[in-house]
Amino acid sequence: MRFSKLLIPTLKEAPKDAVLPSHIYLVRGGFIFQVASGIYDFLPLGKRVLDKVRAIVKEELDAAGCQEVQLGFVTPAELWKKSGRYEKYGAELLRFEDRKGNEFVLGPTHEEMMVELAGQFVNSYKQLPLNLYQINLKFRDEARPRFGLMRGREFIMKDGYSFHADREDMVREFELMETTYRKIFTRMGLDFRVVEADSGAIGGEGSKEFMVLADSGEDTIVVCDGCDYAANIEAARRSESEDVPEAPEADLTKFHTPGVTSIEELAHFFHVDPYYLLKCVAKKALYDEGRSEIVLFFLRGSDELQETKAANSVGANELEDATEEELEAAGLVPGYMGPVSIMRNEPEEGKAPFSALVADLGVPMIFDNSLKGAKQMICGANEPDYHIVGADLDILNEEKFADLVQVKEGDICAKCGGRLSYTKGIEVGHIFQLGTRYSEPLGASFLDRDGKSKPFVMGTYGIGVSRLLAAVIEQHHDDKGSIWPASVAPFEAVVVVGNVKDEAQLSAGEKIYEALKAKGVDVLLDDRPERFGFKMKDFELIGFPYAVVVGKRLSEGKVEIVARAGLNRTEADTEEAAERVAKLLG
RNA sequence: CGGGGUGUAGCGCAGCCUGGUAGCGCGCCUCGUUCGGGACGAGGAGGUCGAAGGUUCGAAUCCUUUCACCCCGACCA
Repeated sequence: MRFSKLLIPTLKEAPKDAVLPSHIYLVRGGFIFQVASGIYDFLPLGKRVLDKVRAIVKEELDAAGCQEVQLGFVTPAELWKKSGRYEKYGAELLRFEDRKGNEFVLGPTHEEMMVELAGQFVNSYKQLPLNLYQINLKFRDEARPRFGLMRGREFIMKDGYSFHADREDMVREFELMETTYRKIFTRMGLDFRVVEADSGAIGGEGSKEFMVLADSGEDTIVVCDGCDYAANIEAARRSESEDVPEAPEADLTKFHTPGVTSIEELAHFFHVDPYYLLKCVAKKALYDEGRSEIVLFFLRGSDELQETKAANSVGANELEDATEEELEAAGLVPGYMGPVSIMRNEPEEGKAPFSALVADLGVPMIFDNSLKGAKQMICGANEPDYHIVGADLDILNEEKFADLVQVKEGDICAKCGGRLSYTKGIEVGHIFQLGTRYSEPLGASFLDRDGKSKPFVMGTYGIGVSRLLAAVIEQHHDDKGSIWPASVAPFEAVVVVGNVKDEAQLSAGEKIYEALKAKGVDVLLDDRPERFGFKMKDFELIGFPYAVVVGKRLSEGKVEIVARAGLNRTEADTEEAAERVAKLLG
């Protein structure tokens, strides 16, 4: 291709609303153009990169035995009503009617459609397993699209769904997909981590995310410095620390603590490490059909609540902060809520004056695992200005315990004992063990060996294809522009003719260009009547892996080969330039 | 959805406070000079000032409403 004929509208100035390098360089480099919030046109260069990313995804998936299909982007609302997600999916689901008044949605994901498809044509265990995927548009009416291709409303996703006769086979496929995804992202030159993830409302037992490490990532991930453990903060686990602070010593009793409501104030008031304070986080849990209830989550004062874990522990769709009014309406005392009430004992020799009971607050109480058998805790007394000290929580045996804590930096790795720390990641892939979550309600089943009808056991696997363009640049750029890995570069090399009016330069450039093409290199000829510096700036901005510069030393039979990464330049004889570049590209 | 900000030429911006013929830089078109790091000169094209309503002799400018876009947060199978 010739640069002079291609629509590559590079810009000198950054668009004012772009903040991330990937967004800035995709726009400045003439890859994409914003049409509306979260909706972008792909210009020729952007389309080329997109196609290369798609090709890699397709190649690896096909090699793993998956089959590509393409489902309708516009999907009947009826299917969504059948799965129960029509209402549940919320405002992100774009709904509309056709001229006859039939209801449709723009597909934000395609579980329903794909299950329907499999249910239609797969009747026997002999047809299993089956892994179908598509690389297709998705539309989610995001509350806040941002960062260019990073979080669009319209975007391209590869979504795959596998169907199995039993759980074992599904887990086998899940692992196959993990290795396949690793290959895909490695080929794109990405530095990524596979992290344990929250399975969330989609359900299932296993879920892993593929995170491209980048400061601009929207997800916080927890990594271990001692082993390969990595998890999304929403799912990260830790080991209980062994060096616990010294425990206070107090007999069980009620204590006057006027106006002391925060953990910080309490720690100061009692001169006690927050580890021995019982933190109560009150939330309003929201369920299907608008149902909601107040739930109290208890954890150590030294810990923070992880909301996703908390929501999962009660099966809620989401949690909201409970207001003081709502707490009072539920008969609770904000600032002084505790799971324990105390009772005065009959005076008796050798017996403590009080004993503890589980308080009956009339709302669900969930306890973090670290509170199992906790001793000498200080907690709210469920009346204004009083706390209970010296509470031993072994009376809570019958209560519900769950993992509620948000792992902190410096916590101990549950796998190897190393130290955990935070890093940021961009989610480019997510694989789930789905089970029968969709096949059951949608009535998608097959006849098993024993002649009985069973719902498919499913897995689902996603890759954010258009988001990958942004992720690659986030990891591969400098202050001049993008630096594309050859595997996804819009062109693998550009031949820059220093001065097209110099016929010798132009014809030498064309010769090298033809030679590169003959060697199978995806090459662009920059034959624009621009000055040298202008063209070099564009090369750096767009970020082709290599440039062959035909210029002033042509008379001595020399051209330059410039590597975009590092901008190192080497001289080459005109005749051997193509060969050298082809070799560099492998 | 809460908080903040911005809408003036393809892009980046000034003008608005204090109402009076819509400007600058880049880009674009023509000609000439230049030609290894985003050249220079001359000439030119291009704008319902986001939209609607109001105040006024007169509105980019003041008032009201509305829409769009961006940032922080909430949210994000």
